[in-house]
Parts: sequence; structure tokens; C-alpha cells
Amino acid sequence: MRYSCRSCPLRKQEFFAPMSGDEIQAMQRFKVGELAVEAGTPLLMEGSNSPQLFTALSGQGVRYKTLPNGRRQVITFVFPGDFLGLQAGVMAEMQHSAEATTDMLLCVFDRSELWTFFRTHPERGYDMTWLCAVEEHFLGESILTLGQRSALERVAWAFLQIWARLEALGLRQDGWVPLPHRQQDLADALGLSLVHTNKTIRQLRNMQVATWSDGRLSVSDIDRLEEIAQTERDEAVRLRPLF
Amino acid sequence: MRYSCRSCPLRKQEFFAPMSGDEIQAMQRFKVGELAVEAGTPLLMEGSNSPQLFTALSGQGVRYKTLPNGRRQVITFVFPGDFLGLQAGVMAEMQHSAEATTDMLLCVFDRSELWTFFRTHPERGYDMTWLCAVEEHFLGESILTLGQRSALERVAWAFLQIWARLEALGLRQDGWVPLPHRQQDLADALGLSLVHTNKTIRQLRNMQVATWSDGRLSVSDIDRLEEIAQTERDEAVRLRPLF
DNA sequence: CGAATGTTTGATCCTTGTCAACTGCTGTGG
DNA sequence: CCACAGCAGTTGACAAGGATCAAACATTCG
Repeated sequence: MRYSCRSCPLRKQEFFAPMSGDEIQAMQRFKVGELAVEAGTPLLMEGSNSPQLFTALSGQGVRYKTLPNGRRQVITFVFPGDFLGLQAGVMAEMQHSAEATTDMLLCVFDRSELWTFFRTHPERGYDMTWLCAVEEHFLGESILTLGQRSALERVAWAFLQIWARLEALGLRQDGWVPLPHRQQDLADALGLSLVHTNKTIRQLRNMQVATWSDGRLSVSDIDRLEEIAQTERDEAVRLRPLF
Repeated sequence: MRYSCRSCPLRKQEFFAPMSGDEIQAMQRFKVGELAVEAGTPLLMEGSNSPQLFTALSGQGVRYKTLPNGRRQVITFVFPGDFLGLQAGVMAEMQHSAEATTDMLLCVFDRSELWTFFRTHPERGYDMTWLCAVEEHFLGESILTLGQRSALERVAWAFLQIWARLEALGLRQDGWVPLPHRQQDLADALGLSLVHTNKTIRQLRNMQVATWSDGRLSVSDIDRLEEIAQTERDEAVRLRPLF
């Protein structure tokens, strides 16, 4: 039996203790509702202080920061299960923006209720800390990539991460996973120019390792991809909780 | 009156509710002791699963990851007040290493007690989440820097961050703050080569903006530094908690 | 049909990396 | 005491990875 907040799974049963009936009720009070947004809709704005927290249910988006000169850095892609807006809940305001790349369905929580929820259900503090450590792990990997990997290694690494994550989410069908972003988005995530990103993607296709076109990413030689990306398959990617 | 875990301040009173007598007692049981290490000592090892958590009390160090080909990425510099080893407490093992650059004094906690502590003092889950959001903010800034800033911008940004942080810690004396790392460490943190980092530091010195030599960083024109780094002074840097 | 958006490709430039050599300093052992 | 090794910092010459510029192509949408 799986406990869940209707369509919004609170967590994976494999990794967390099941919730009591009381907790489920509290969770449902905590949840405000669902929100459907169209592609291109801004979800969070840098400098704002939105009263809401989101969990992505379906669709994809990006979290990003911008420099005064206009350059944009994509921090992470947003996939189903990702949690958005915690910063504004804790710090004075958001430090990054987020935008829907495709149509998205979001699970909306009321920020002010978050602390009430944690206070009445203290063991969830562990969950949050866990979530935090996992997030920190991924950001650290990004830093490693941006700082030390070559263009080819970066793209291979990104494909590998995305592939593993979406596969773990059960979004693999036939030989591909959905990756509806623009090449510009990947370029901004990897700190590369659009042109060079394009040429590097092509290189991976020519090597018959991975192909990304029409919003579909397919990896045909995952071992080779790991070799190129200088990384071992990351088990942690599968552990990301669905809060 | 300030409550504290002896020399290890649990938190800044400005941002957190004071602790009850019970909590202080629990905190002292949680604390195992202090640890003095020499410069060069490894504190955490990637892939290991150390049973301890640390808070830096004095001295400086680095947290870093390495690629199979040997390249090293410094994730953050470790300053007094920084918390180390949470990952291993939550995930299976550490995902990065840490090393003391100078002699350091550390406050040691027992990992297994952490959860007990949080369970008995649930409101500290908030603190941990807060700490997490702040950390995430800084890692996000690093990603922005590595992805989008030029070499000169990167070094200026780093100097600014370090200056603000150490100043907030009260470590500024006369016109300088202590920065005992090697140029190689900064290079590895910024994703630049040693040689180019050296030349860029020199450039900032020639511009009479900032000087770093003999382990002392002095900023003579902080406004200019912000301009170059493409950033506004970051208030968040001052909010980092001393857990 | 034209406008807008995204992808692809080639040519050229430049920021940064790599290589190499030299300095100054410190610690060590003959 | 000096010779020497080792390490961090410094500088110049050169190479290269990736950025920028420019233009063509494909799709979609009004």
C-alpha cells in the first residue's frame, strides 16, 4: 500500500517511513491545490518573494540566474518530483528564477503552512535535510563539470544525468526520454556558447553515442558516454525524493 | 545573554530563537569534543563514510571533488563557522573531500546523535533547512560564476565573497583579511589554470583594486571590485549561521 | 506569404590553457 | 656552512578550445 497526497507523491516508500493517518491529513491541509501552467510561464522570479512552494508533477522547466550584463546560467533543469521555491521560504527572497519550458502541472503548497507542518511532524525535518544533502550533491557535481570538464565531457555528462534521472522517473519509452528544452538552454546550463554546444551534440551523434533531436534524447552507448563524461553511473540520481 | 556550546556558537541570536536550558544540555551531549589538526590533514574523503560531523572553529580549508583524470575542483573554501560532513550523515557516503589548508580547530559532533537531537528538538529542523537554503544559494552563485563570468570577473567575485565573509566573521584587521590558500587552490575553485589565475590577480593589483600576497587579501576599492565582478554586495553572506 | 524561432554550418578571433624557464624562499643533509 | 631539493609564485611564448560573427535552412504560426 502506498500513501500519497493524491497525485502528488509525498515521498518514495522505499526510502521513507510510511506516514500515519494523521500525517496524511496534515499533508492534505498543507497542499493548496494543483496548478497548470503553459510553456513559457515564469514560476519564480529572482528578487521576488512568492508565497508559494511547488512540486513539479509533470512537464519540464529550468531554474536560472542572470548576470547584470544579461548572461544567463541555468542552474538545473526541473523534472517531475523537483521542489521549487524553498529559498524564498527561508531567505528573504528568491535568488534565482524558474520558468516552464513545456506545459507543466504543479502541486502548490502554502509556504506559511510549511513550518507548521514541520513543527507538528518533526521527523519530516530529517526528510528535508536529506533532500538538502541530495540537492547539494547535484549542485556540487555541476560545479565540478563547469570548472573542470571540456565541452564534450560536459555534454556527455549532462546527457548521462538527464538520461538516468528521467529513466528513474519511468519516463523512458522505446529508446528515448523526453527532453523538450532548446539547445540554448543546455548551452546556458553548461556554460558553453550555443554554436559550440550544437557542434558538440553533433559530435556525440556522429560517434553514435547519443542523439538529441525533436525533444527526444536517446542514448545508444551508455558505457561510452560514461567514459567520455569521466564519471561512473551515479546511484544518487535515483534517490532523489518526491517531496 | 548568549547561549552557546562553549567555544562553538550554536547559532547567532539575531536570527534564531534562544535555546532553553534543556536544549543546551542536549547540545552539549551532542558535542563530542574539539579536534586540532595540522595544515594538510584530510578531514573528509570522497567515498568514505566518516562517523563525525565538524564545525570549523578556526583556520581555513577546502572542500573539493576530483575527476578520474586527476583534475580537481574546489567547491568552497572552509571558513570558521562552516559545517562539514552532513552528506555522509544522510547519504551513503561523502561525495567530496575536505582538507585543512592551515592548522585548524574543529568542533566534533557524533553523527548518530544528530538525528536524536533533531527528534528531541524538532524546531531545529527549521535551522537545518535554513542552513541548507543558504548553502544552496552560495553553490548557485558558484555555478553562475563558473558558467558565465570571465577570468577577471571570477577572481574579482571570489575576492569579494571572501572579503565579505571574513569581514563578517570579524577577521578583518587593518586593511586585510587572512587568506592562506595557494594560488592553485583559487585556480581550482574558479576553473582557471594556475598561470592565468596568477596573471589575473596581478591585473587586479595593477588596477589598484585588490592585492593578495603572503596569505593576506586586501581590497582597496570595493566598489570597483563589485563593478568588475558584476554583482551587488551580497547580504546573504553575512547571514551564514554558525551551527 | 512573411515573421519569428530554433537548428546547422563555416570562417575568424580571442580568451585562456599549456609549456618552459626563472625567481625567491625554506628546509635538509653532507 | 653550503649545496641542493622542493615548492609557490612569476613571466613570456605559443597553441588551442571555444566564442563570436554571419548566413542559410527548417518549422511553425498568424
